[in-house]
Amino acid sequence: MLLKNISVDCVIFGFDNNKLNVLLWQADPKLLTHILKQEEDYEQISFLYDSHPSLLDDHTWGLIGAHAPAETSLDEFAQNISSESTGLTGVYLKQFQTFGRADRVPYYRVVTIGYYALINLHYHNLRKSALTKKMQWFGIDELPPLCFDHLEIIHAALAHLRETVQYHPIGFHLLPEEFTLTELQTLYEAILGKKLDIRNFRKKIHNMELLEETGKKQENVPHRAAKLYRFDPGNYNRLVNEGLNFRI
Amino acid sequence: MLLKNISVDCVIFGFDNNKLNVLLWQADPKLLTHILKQEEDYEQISFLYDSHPSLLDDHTWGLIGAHAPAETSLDEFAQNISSESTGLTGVYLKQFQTFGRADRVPYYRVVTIGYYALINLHYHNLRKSALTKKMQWFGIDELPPLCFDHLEIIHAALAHLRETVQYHPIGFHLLPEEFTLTELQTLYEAILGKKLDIRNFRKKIHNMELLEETGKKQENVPHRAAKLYRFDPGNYNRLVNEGLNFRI
DNA sequence: CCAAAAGTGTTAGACCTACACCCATGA
DNA sequence: TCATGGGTGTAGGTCTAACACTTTTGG
Repeated sequence: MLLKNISVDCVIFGFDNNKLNVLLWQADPKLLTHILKQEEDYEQISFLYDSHPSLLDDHTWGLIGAHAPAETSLDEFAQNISSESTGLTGVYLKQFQTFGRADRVPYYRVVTIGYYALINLHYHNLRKSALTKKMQWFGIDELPPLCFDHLEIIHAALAHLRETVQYHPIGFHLLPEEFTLTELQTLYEAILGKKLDIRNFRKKIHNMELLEETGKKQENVPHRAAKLYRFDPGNYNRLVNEGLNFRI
Repeated sequence: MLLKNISVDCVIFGFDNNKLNVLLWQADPKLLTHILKQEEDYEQISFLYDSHPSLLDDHTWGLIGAHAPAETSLDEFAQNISSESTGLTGVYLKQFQTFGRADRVPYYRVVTIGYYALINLHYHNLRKSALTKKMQWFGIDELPPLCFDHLEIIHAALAHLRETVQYHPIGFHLLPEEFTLTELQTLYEAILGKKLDIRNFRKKIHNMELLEETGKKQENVPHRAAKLYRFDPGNYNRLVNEGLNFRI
């Protein structure tokens, strides 16, 4: 059974083309209603779509989310949503804020619990789930028209990420397992929205002793090949726990 | 109308006796559990419970909270709850986490949105609160038995406060309008759970230019009277907005 | 004059910021 | 050999941490 007044929305962040991107979808209501077993659930979903023609429109996008089932914890359900939509399991997921304005969804009271996911785009090809009409990455500065208050939710997720990333080493979840220092720096620049000094950045990262060299280098680049690094999991976990001495 | 599956709980923090305290009211888990077995009556009975906290026994306490009404935003409702229970309006309130384990309340699915309030104990007398008969402050290290997952919620609120207070100047909401530097330091020591160096603390606070002298001093103290300070609202707001350069 | 808390400064080391040039690679 | 991005060090200023004594007040 679905909880009528509660939904979960996931702001799925990925880093690519030196930009921070968000995964959005357009749900297919026909497909959606097929999988709903209970009459009650069916009615709710079709009511939602009937009363919001913009949900059917090709130009309006939304966050990946759904009404929460009564039997599942919110954290688990957020994992389910993000793994179904990206094909990835065990992604970094953070509950960041709950949105509860009375009129945030017209005609019906829906409180939505917002999570953001940080995923590494190189790990998979996006597979549309059965429910999905379209799914696409958008740069955070190039968002399409969004339904409901989803723009506000994305901005809140970004603000939360931007702050958290300065004290906790979570940005790394957006990178592939092996990466260059320049990629790491570009990632931070994209999240924080400002340029960082290359020498100071590298000094800082090295002092943290968070990374280890893989011994490998980039290949097939038309310039000097950069060293590839990975995290030292021991120190990474130490920093995650100690937290606050991570400052970019 | 109340939303059956959604509640709001407020962790109301106050600072007194050099300790951080939490305001709790009483709940009777036996009574509540018994009632919850009849799902149909749940809404009615819980409404009764919400409006008559005198249905209480002496041993188990709970956070101040209630099922959310369908017509009110969560933020507004959290304000209502905290102002009704403390008599204070316009208190600092922060939504910090939503608790959504499927079994957090027995026999029924209730997702609760957690807020914490920071209030100044000197501003009011708790007994004035109309809805509440049994209500009491407890030191955060001397909590009584709590219903449901309320202990977990309090610990999460504390952890959030402890972290936030290091980067944002919000701790001040716990102090009266005029206060001494020693009170400010003791507050930070209570929140962070560690001793701070008096000279370094004072230097830091002075450098922030966050405070202004009132020109007054303590009276009737059996030792040298300390100067009383208040916030410089201009700089306070600047720091709230700029945020992150506030570090204790 | 005693008890109790208020108030104050310095130093050494760590960290931050600003800044410019050579290096390695593939085309 | 050129274009492109990779990679490195230093100096000045600021911030931090550690540390002990004098001042004010009421009783």
